[in-house]
Amino acid sequence: MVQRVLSSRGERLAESRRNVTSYDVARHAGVSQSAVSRCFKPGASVSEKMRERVMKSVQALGYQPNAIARGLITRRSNMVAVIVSNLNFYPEVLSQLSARFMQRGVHVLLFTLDHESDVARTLEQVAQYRVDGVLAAAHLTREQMAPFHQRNVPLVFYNRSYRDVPVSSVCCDQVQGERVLVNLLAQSGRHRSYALLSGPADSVVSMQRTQGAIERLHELGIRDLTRVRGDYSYDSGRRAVHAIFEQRGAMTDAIVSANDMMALGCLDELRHRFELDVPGDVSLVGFDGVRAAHWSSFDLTTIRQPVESMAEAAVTMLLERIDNPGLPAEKRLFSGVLRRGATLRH
Amino acid sequence: MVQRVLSSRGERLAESRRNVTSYDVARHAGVSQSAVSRCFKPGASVSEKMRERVMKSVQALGYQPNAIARGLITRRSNMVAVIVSNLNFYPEVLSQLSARFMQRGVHVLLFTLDHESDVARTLEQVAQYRVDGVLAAAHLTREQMAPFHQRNVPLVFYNRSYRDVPVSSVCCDQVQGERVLVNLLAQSGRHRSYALLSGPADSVVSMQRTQGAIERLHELGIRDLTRVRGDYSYDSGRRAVHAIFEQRGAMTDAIVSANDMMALGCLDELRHRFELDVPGDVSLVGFDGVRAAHWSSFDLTTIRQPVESMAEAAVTMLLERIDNPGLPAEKRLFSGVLRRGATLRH
DNA sequence: ACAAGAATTGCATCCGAAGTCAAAACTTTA
DNA sequence: TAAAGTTTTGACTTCGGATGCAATTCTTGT
Repeated sequence: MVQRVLSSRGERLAESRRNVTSYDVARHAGVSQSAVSRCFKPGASVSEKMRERVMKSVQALGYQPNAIARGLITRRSNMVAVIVSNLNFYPEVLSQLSARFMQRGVHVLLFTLDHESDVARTLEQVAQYRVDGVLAAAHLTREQMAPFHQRNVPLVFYNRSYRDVPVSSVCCDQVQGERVLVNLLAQSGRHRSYALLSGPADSVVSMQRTQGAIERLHELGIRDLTRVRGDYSYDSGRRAVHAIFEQRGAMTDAIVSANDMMALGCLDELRHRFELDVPGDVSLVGFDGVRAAHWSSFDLTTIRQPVESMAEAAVTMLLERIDNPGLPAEKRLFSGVLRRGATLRH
Repeated sequence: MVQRVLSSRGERLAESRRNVTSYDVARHAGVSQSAVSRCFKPGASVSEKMRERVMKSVQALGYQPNAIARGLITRRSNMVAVIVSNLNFYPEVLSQLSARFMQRGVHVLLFTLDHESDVARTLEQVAQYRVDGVLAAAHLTREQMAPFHQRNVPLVFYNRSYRDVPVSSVCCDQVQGERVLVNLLAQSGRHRSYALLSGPADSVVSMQRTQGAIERLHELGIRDLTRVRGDYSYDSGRRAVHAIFEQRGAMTDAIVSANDMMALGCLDELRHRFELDVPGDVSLVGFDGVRAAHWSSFDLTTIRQPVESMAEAAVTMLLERIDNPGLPAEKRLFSGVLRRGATLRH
């Protein structure tokens, strides 16, 4: 008896808790479920009278179509996976991507990778959610991309390009950017000893930037370089200065950093620890164009990546390929924009 | 005839393109679909032999369970919505939240809001995706939260607390933090004229911080304050210095900023534009404990929000409430951690 | 070796919306 | 006004996996 009451209460609760479905709306409006469904499909064949009637019931019941159910039948989740390697460096990119996807009615399933995360497991998850496309601002191996190609899930890389793999990407021209910076340093003709500060060993971007710089320096006949490695962080920039000076004494008077964060670390360490003048004693260039590079304490000379254009391009490319799976892979390369700061002697 | 051929080709194509389903695996392994399904449910009743047999077929066919379909039947999407107002201020929070959710097998559907975005439409989308819970680091009105309560979707706020609404939140104690900072300023006994730099008018956090500071200053008998308003950005911090000095000449020798970014803007403007010494001429405190505050160019005195603990708490609270919808709303308040920098005279 | 009990397995149904197709309702034309 | 054409509508099936329950197989004890 008691049990009966409880279970009936339970049922009622469950009933009231259940989300409103298109059937509920249909019953309320005295029409078929198909009719309700059609009212939510733009361009469907529905009379004005029907639409009004259904919408009245929709309002009355607070109906929200279930995107999950829709996704199942249409095989379109309207979600894309955005995979970023590390949020801390470069929040603007994610912010840009997210805003642009949202604006076009596409939802972002966010996946972050760090060194401890299990990439394979993460990609498995991406696959299981049947996202319509993947935007990766992280490094993936060929094997890791393969499943997406097999399943015809469009994949666009942000700032990672794979020379020999036909996969779409949007990149900033790292090599050209570095060449511009090196030219600028060399033009002044005043630097005796260059140091190159690279990023993590596994970063392709860092490799490209460093290679670009070395290449141009070699062309200019400068072969004697100090080379140190950081991890893209401010602190590693500070430490790098010590490493550089240990290798060369205080000879070094030009530092080319693979990104802005490390450059800022260098700058602070040079000024506050070594009490050197930048640009008086040492010239310094970075890469990225992060906000802080513009701050008056730093005023760093750097190459700004055109984040807005790049994000727009990446989003567009991905959505185009979702709508039209036949499109071939495409690599788009944007030039960075030189920002002349005050960290360069001339 | 031609048509026949085409359509059969089309079918074959569609067939090959179709994702592998549990039925395909079942057929391949010569078992029932339920058996396949059970092999993916931890703790289900499956014999070792069956599991092996199924998993062999799973491997052979490259089967990935469809999370969308699963979500439909279980009414659990295993996704939470994370709503952030603006990524640019405070990327660490999102990074922390994302990592912690992922670690627990929960997926993040990201929604970003800015001033131009249509909050109502965004929340509608959140509802349509039937997320299991919502983590909001953005301001929502009571009306905007209501649908989630009605549908029993757990909602946890990050750094927004609603005094009179029984909704869960994880916050940093803004008021207490500001009081600590003001105490510190006052202790030195050397400041004649205080300025308060608040954040955007619609930011509750800014309001709390500013109120906290004013309250304590009043208690200490300091009632004569310059008050200006910024928008949390570095640039608005720079502009604020001009506004302050316009109101008071250069009398002001203590600035309490509602966040670190603006404080850094102030600092740079004071030093480089006004050529004042901080802390010699002016003392300055911020709030947040952003990375840049630690940089040696700034070394800002501030209150660090314990982001790790707060993120952990928020994630835990949300997931607990998803598993156990009966749990009451709870507000957790973390104390900020004073970071003594070198922007305070004593 | 056999009955009773426990562990596995398969059948059938369900989740909630969308699409197909034929029936119904409405228009137009002769 | 009937026939032909057009637009709307609804019944039914589908997407892909989970689950209650009955049927089956495997254990165990005697």
